Amino acid sequence: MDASDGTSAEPARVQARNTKRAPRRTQSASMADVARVAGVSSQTVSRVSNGFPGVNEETRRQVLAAMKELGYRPNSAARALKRGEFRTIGVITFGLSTTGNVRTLEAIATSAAQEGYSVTLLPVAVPTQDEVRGAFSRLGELAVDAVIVILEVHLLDASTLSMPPHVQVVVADSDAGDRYTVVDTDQAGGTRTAVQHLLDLGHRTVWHLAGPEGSYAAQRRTDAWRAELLAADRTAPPLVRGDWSAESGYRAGLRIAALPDCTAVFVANDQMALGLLRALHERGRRVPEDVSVIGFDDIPEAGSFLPPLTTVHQDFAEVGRLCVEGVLRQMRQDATEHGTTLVPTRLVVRQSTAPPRSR
Amino acid sequence: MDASDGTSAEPARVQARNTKRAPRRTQSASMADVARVAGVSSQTVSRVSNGFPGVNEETRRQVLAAMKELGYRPNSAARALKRGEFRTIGVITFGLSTTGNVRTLEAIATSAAQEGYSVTLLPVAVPTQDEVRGAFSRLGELAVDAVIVILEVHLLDASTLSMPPHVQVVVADSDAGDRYTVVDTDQAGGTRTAVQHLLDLGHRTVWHLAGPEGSYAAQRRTDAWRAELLAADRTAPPLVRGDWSAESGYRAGLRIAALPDCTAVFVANDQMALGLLRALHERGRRVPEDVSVIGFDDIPEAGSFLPPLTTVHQDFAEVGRLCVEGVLRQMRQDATEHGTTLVPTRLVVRQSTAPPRSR
DNA sequence: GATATGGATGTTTGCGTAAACATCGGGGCG
DNA sequence: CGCCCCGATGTTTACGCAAACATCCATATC
Repeated sequence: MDASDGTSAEPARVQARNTKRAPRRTQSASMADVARVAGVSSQTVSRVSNGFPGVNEETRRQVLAAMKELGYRPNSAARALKRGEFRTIGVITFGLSTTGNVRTLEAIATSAAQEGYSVTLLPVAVPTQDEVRGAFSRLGELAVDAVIVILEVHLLDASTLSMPPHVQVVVADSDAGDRYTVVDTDQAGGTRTAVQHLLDLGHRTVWHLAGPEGSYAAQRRTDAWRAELLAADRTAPPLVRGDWSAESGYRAGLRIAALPDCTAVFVANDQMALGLLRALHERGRRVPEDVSVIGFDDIPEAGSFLPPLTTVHQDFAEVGRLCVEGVLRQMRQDATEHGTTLVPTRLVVRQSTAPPRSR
Repeated sequence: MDASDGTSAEPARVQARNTKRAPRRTQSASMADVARVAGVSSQTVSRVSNGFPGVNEETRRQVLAAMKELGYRPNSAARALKRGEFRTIGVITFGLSTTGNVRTLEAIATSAAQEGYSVTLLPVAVPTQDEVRGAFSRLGELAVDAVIVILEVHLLDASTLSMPPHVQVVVADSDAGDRYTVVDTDQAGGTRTAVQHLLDLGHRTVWHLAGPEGSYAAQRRTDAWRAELLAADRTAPPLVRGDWSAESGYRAGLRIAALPDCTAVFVANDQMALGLLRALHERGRRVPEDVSVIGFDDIPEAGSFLPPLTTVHQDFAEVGRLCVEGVLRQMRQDATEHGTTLVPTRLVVRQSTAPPRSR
């Protein structure tokens, strides 16, 4: 009604802007602003911004100059809305307390960045069904195109988990291979090499300090340990359990130290091995002379334990990389063929294992 | 111009939809879809979705039912576009290799979640100026309202870093207090209690195994160590440097073990202390009888070292929490009053420190 | 010289949401 | 009885971007 005075439509629009939006216009420049400064249409700005062809070199330069002058940054919300994708991967994980989770997460972030994706963290406070379900449902309104779940616990009951449609999932460290794409360390293989290493050294049998119940990784290492002993025709000693922490390893170690016929222990992770070493030391049982100890993970500190720990090296970086790769592949070819990818391990022999004392 | 045949505007619109968008319509339901099913306008759906008042209870129930039926999830991109905020905090960090960074990150994620914010990870591959600058510039087109920087290195040269306007910054572990809001552990205070503890035990002086050059935290611990010795009128022995890793602690430890008059070492972090313990053990120097060792961080494993490590406990959770709090406060009251908040430490005395042998 | 060709650029439109404004019926009050 | 007000709901519009389509002009071709 009052725009009639304008000679062209443009000034009127500017007018309207200034009238109302001035206070909020302090934000950042939009494509339209850049277009105005560069003297082109916003579409041309868009083309330059996305590196599309069909823009004259001279024009492109002008647009770039205008962008720089205004400090233009594409608005990712608008972009996401238009394109229908966020270029973001969500990672659901329970705590960042375990080395493995963190290292995997790190690799995921790095790989994702290389592919132009960013990573949004979805921490689950307590690993209960409800919490996990909560994380998944929050997910729905989150700006993510895909999700990677790093949850080793037995809580992925798919029946109760509602995944937002069209959000691809890859699971690290689980056994949901029939429903999701799973990437995991070759737990069984790693365990085999560990147990075999000890048997090869001449130990009659191998004890096992296991991880907590309810953990897939712990479960699988325990199963493989038992199977391997069985295959070698040895008797599996009773299971000793910890909760992954060094402290729990120490407590378990005090019990193990009291067993005179225990000469070799396969520990489900390096932290517990650290605690075990301490307990054995305190009780005067020498490692590796009296007892051989082998860990799992190969955390950076393992080489500095007393004595340096023989352990099974996990390639977390590769696991993370494969998770990202899997998720992206699924997104691109909407193919929902699940399956499990196993990442091989490597035995790192240091000084905590040796042949048993001949008696 | 051709919508005139419709009795009302609605059918025409539905028509248009079906014509074109059918293939892609597999996505998820929009507010309009919910509105149609519930027999209300999309605005009413919006009101329900945002928990606004002024909606009849009966209507609300119908809308909620429709939402459930269609599995409706608000589109966060559209929401962000409209509202002008993403409800997301970006975290720039160099690697997740150090315990401190990880624990801080975890606390940030948790605190942020409580405030309804999510956290996007921005890993910096190599801590070079260029890399950091790159991360910051990528940031511009990222969907974040604020940024928390966890970068202990001397790379925050503000002059070369262009922060997108209206993105608030909080820095953990730095000295940029004049330009940014900084939250950090009280490095100096922690160092003081550590050095004081050793002096109180009767040690003549305290050696220092420092972190890498270029690290703010290392720098400050070193400075405080020297200052504290000076204040107590002791001579500061030559500095020994590591790079935070256990391995570097071991190498430095071999040199320290060769110093007969060294009775007490303040190590800049627990990992290096682990390596030092190993070196001392190998060289037959007993801890704490011959040499007292004190660490910094109090990583979960510190209590399981041989011997259990006396160390300075850092409250990473609090640091993370304060970072989020600071960032949110800045966002809300656009106040740009900077300053540094120090989180106190706590000395945890275990078994790696003792009075020097009287000779 | 008329017509096709194609590169460079502009215009229109809609993504899903929510603010701003419009409408509509009924109850209170002069 | 008529007016106003208010609660409940609907309609319009713009957020910033980019796909689809439209336009324009210069050069090549017959």
